[in-house]
Amino acid sequence: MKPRSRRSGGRPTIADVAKRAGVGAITVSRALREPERVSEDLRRQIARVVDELGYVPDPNARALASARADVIGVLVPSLTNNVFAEVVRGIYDGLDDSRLQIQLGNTHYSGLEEERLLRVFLSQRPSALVVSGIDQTPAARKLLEEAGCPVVQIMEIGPDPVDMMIGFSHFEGGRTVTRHLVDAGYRKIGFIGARMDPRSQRRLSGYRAVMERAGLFDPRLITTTTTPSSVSLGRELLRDALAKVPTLDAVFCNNDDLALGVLFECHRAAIDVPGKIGIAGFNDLDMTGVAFPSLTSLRTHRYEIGRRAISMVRATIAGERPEQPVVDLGFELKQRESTARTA
Amino acid sequence: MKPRSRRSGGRPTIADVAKRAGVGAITVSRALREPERVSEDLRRQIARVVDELGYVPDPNARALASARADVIGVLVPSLTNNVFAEVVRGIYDGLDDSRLQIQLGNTHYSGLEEERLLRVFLSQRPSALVVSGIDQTPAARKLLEEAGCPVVQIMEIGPDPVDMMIGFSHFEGGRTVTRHLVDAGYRKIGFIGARMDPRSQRRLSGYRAVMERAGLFDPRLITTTTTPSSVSLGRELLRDALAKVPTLDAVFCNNDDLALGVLFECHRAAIDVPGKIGIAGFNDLDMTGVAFPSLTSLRTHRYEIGRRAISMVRATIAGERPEQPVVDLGFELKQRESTARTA
DNA sequence: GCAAGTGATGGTAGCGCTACCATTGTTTGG
DNA sequence: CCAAACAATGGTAGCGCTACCATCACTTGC
Repeated sequence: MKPRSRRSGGRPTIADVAKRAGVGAITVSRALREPERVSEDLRRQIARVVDELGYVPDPNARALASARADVIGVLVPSLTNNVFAEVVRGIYDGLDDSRLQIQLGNTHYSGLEEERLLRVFLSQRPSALVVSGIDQTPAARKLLEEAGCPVVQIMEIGPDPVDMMIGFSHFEGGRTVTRHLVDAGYRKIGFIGARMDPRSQRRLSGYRAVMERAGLFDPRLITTTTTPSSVSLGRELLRDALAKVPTLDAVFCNNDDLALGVLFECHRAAIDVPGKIGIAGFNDLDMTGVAFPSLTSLRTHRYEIGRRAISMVRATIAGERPEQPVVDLGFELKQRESTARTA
Repeated sequence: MKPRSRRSGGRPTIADVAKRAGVGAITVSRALREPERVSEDLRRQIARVVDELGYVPDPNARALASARADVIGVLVPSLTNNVFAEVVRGIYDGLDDSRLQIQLGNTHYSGLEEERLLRVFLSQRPSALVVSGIDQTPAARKLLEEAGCPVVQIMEIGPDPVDMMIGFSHFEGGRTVTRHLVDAGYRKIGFIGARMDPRSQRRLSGYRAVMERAGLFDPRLITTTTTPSSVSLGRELLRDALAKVPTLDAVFCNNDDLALGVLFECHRAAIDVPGKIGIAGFNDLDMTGVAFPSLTSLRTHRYEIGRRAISMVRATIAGERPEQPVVDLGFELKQRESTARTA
């Protein structure tokens, strides 16, 4: 760790490059940002000097001068949740070699924390903002509307986008899984949910809509908690559910971690799956297909959501307003052994 | 999305606050950064005006003027790997309400990508750098040594820290798990590994050291691939391993995802666990304790690593050089049903 | 043949903040 | 009582870059 003088520690500046290349500083700046506006000759010349000197532009100076940082603020509710981890991976992959940077914030499923982080991010004048879900606080929504940059709401779609949106309907997802269970012949279909953030709530609504329509609804079939989701919690919730309704014959798990916990508990208690109890998960993580018996789940396109959110942002920044500001990526039901009743 | 003029879009600046509070700009700056150097009176006065105006300092201007951004660059090899997701969570939690920001980079297990990201990060003059592992390329190592800021290498410890280090010995981890399997009475103990990054390699070395010492080593017991790890891969690798050595009686899985895949494959092939085959994992994710049979694993303190890495950085920035520049957080063997042979 | 346009380049003036030094009043030690 | 130290505050001069406007050579169209 060696000290650094105020004067940039000897790092070359744009002026150094300009002098050495025998051009004005502004031409160097342009050659780097809008090469097509600089003649072939100078461009090559400048590129050579940049290489020789190892010049790297200072992003802070750039941001200060242009009142715009090459940063995309991204807010997700969790980093350990595998689903969001994949969204974030898609986001990073979507950058390619653009000079954009990601500023990641973890809201911990709190609207107020989202609001706070939004203010922090906005102080940097980001090039774009990506937020999760559609349930921002009114203040957060106002901040987004006045952000002065493209905004993408991800993971979910709804009627009233701030700007752009990409995701799918959790209500429809919940309906699809539940309908599958009903069609498979299950009747006492429980719902098991952890965290119960707004998206989980809408899956539950989908479940309820189908169950009521089929005349199968019973509030005692629903077992939820606001505790964060985990595999071990799945086990506990199944126990609770069975204690309430011993005749339970299927469970729709709010996510695959819970489903895995339920599956293990069934093994442990020697409950036959899918004969005695059917199990369906949500998201379709890698393990669902490998589990024994393999787990039915609803595949969601989370990596794609991240990736395309960044595409939309980049298109907007480049001035091409995307034709579709709201993109529904849908989902795909993966029927597997855990709901294949041999009845 | 409304346009923004060059002049800050009307956002209040430090000069606005200074004028309104009837003090010099520099005093406002100090009141915000080193409150103890400003008198009680003025401090309160300034705080009031800051509130009234909704003043938020511009981090870019601050970084430019002070040649130091309040940013910690963090480089991890993967974001979807649950282990690193927890490290990252620990890192974010370690920030508390310091004004530091995290700049996250994903190296995808590539030394060259790490080098590239390091250069990008350094162009911002970060307050600190956190990198994963101890196997930087020579060029990356040089960049770290000349970074002019605190550097923490995480997840692993080794003999030659760039600056600070926090983690544990993967070699010892590998030894501990293998010794446990030998002690439990297993003899044909296979090693199953995916990705095989340097840390996995050292776990394998630990395995090999114990096996050779016990006179049990056989290269055919080792089944690895450079493919990224996943649950489904665990299943495939177990099949491969059994094809090579049908008498295999235990497997040490490089991580818990693989162990879960192995467990499911055993279920599917009706192989008794732990009677016919013992299974041990690595990292001790939440599901290991819930699995049926529950999985033996080696608990690693990854959240703690992230959290304490940031503590060390903050202490260093505050001028208190931590007494211990290299911290070994160790690990903890969790013996469970999957290796409890009833011989 | 000339006004108007176009393309390439450069000079100037900041962006909003803090490092550095200067200034003022107040305390301290001998 | 006075030099020296200190504590609190402020002025000035940038940090490295780009927006804005100007300049200059060349077209181009009529």
